[in-house]
Amino acid sequence: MSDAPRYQPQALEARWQAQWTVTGQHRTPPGQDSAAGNRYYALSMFPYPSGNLHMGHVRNYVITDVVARVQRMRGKQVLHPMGWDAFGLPAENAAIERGIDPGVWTDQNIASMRAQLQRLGLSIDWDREVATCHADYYRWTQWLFLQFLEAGLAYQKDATVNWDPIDQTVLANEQVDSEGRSWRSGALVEKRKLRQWFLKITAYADQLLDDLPKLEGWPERVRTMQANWIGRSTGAELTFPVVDAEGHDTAQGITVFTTRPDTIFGASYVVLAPEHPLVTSLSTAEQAIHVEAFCDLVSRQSEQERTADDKPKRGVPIGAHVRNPANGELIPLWIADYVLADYGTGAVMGVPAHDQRDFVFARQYELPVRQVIIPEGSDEHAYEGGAWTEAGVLIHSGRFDGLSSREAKQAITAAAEQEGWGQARITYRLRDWLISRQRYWGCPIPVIHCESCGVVPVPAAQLPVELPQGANLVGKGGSPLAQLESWWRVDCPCCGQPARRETDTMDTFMCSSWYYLRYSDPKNTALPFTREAVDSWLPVDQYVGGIEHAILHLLYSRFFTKVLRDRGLLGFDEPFTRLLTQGMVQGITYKNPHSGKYIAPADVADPSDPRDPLSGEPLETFYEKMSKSKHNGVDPAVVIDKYGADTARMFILFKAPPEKDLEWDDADVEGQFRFLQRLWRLVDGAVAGGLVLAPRDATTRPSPQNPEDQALRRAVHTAITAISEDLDGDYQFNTAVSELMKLSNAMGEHLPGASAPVASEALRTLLVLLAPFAPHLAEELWLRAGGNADGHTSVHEQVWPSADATALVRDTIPLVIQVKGKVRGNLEVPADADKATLEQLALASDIAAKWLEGKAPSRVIVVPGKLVNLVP
RNA sequence: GGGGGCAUGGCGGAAUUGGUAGACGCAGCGGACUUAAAAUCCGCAGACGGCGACGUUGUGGGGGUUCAAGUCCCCCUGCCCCCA
Repeated sequence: MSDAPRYQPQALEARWQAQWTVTGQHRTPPGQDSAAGNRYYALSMFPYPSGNLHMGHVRNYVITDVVARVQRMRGKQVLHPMGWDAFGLPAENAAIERGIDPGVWTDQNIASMRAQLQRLGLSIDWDREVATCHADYYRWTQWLFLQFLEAGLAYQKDATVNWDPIDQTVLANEQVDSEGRSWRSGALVEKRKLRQWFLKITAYADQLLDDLPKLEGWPERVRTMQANWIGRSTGAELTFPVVDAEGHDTAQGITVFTTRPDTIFGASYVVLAPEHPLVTSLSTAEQAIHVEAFCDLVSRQSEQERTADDKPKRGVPIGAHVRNPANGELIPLWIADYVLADYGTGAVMGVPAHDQRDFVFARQYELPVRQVIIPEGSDEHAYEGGAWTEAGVLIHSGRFDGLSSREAKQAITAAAEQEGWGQARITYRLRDWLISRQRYWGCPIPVIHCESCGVVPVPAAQLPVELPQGANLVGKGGSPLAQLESWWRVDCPCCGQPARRETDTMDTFMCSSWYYLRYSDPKNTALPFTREAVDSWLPVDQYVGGIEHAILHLLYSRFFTKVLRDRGLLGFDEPFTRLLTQGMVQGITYKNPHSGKYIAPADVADPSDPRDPLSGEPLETFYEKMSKSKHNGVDPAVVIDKYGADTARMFILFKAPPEKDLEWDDADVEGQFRFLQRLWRLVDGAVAGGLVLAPRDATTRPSPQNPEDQALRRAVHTAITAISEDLDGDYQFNTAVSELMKLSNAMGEHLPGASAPVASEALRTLLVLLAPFAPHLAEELWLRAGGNADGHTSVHEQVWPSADATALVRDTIPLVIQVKGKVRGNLEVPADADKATLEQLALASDIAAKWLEGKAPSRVIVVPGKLVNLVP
């Protein structure tokens, strides 16, 4: 029984966390005296302060922490901050349900989550913490909004929104279920036109799309998702004149957007969105009642219901007709649910033969289907079942017959331009960003509405427009701010007349679209940040977060960056150079397939034969994202209490590559803890045996006679090479940890027989390589091994080692002998043997003799350093 | 329907980018230590055949290119994600 001190992470970790706070080693180096080129900005997506840290957070921040720590050891000046995405509905709901002030509730949650985070040993500079709900932050969100306003990029317009008639509030699209009911009140949501604030992100659509290929450090799929979201389509706007009852052109026309002007000769009807402004005036008296009923019906449908491929398309003719400008034909005008008012022009031409939705629609209402495109190289005029939506060759298209689709698009658009019935046009799927929210717990929009001056920005000196205390939060009756007359009644800053504050608050995505800029200069009271600070730290070198933000947050942030660049506030085009989207953390999940109920793992007696504790029925076992409702969550605090933060960190990094989903497994956590214990014993034993760390810049010369020295040095420098590679480019923390295990295994084997300088180099290297992953244990062992002897008191202030190539050199290597491509054995050969020698050695080997049966091979392939392949 | 991705032992995952498949770990089995257990240490371990040396087979399925394919190409199946 040894009386050596045991590895007890709990006390040890708390001690080092306190010590690091005292020494301030995670503080960002001051800006003035540093070269921008030597800086590194490692950033995690900041959390919503729900009050509970979950494993997804842990994974996110540990990944970023390793990146930050490695960069520091590589000599970079590192910014690694943290903050809180602190506005949002949960705080308001807590206020409604429990009468707690949202600000108090949020601050309590922040305090408790910060404490939980600090137990992970993250090298975060807490001096730069920001919270978007604090006035010293949202003051600058407001200031930036005014920049958008001044640039003409913020505007108000009437928009059709989801209105909950019971709660009297606007709902986001995702808060309305597929039946069109509010997630809160269950009421049928109405479409209402309300005056809302928008940011003109469509003005930057081209830049946001065209700059995507520059983001080489981003996952391809995120870039693809953004490109699809922006959805640029190139086509034409074509105008179909409206005709009167006698068939003569009137002054009015219907302008449609199409990506397929080559199919215009096949247009057999034109469809308007039910919300199209001309619907009412163009409807004939006979049809008016049907039109009105249909519009009413559609107003209750969600966009998804209206446009989904598998939903029936519905519509009614409005009685009027238009003339096809290409062939002069009179065709009917319809309205239909599958045409949306705010995409393109809110009107499309119906070409059933060449558009699947038009085809379905035409079949249903017996509208003519005329084929005008045939597949190239085919004279087949018939088609079966569906629309032919590919490019082809034109027929039934007058003077355009015989042209390819590509040629015809240009020719027809050109003809339209010349004859005045159309023009080339690009449209986007991306819409302008609706930022108004009729909610209390958000950043107030800093404008004042004055009857004589119109929309007046709140003067910068008067910012922030603070959220008032004492708002009546009941979740009903529209914006809480609108009910506080004492708050919104103000004098116009321009004319001094009585005026009204804007009572909407901003979408919280506004607050999170610029927080990464604020970290560069978080205490500035004169500006959101200085140009010097932001340009020296940004763009963010490595951004880490969940894939769920692949579109909105990242697109909005890119938009903000480009706008602020154009305002001269910063000097770069893209905010995030490299992006890592980490996978989910999944918990083991038990479900009773009959009752559909989820069973907590604690209630499953025998995991090898999981059964329902009540009924005894066998359970389904699988891994799913941790969530309360599935009882499959693992509380980080519990894991840290039991094993310590280092074990949790190592496990999370080792268990799966960072982008992949991670299956939480208690047995694997246990295994990781055992590894750290082994390290402890290894170092403890070595130190007890008199080993001390090599001095910082010692050069190690192994005694060539000692094979243990050579083996150990090879292991050490192999580990340096492998781990360094794993931390470059694509992050492969899982294999980096496995290399640490290999090094530890090799040290267990070779340390006893190695000479003191080599053993001591190995020990130093092990601890330095371990430091970013298990910072507390590495620091503790460093101290115990005498690492502070030369005045460098922390392992985290050590320089990342570089491999000594000479340590990797071998005298002989195992040469693989293949016969006809199959491995038949190994041959130990001199490492520097040339091709001819290798061939000779291979042919002379027993293996060759056995498999070639004395015959000479017809061909010999030699790959020096690797193998010889003998082909009979 | 369109776009993208994935498929490797009982499990999580490796594989220098075409060169010994299964590193590292978990679970498992055997042994040492122990009165016993835990912990620890040592060893075995894709599958099939063989006492064994060894042989055959093997990276979802089928074909192809190559001296050589988990890796490249074509087809199929299944799962996941995004957009409809």
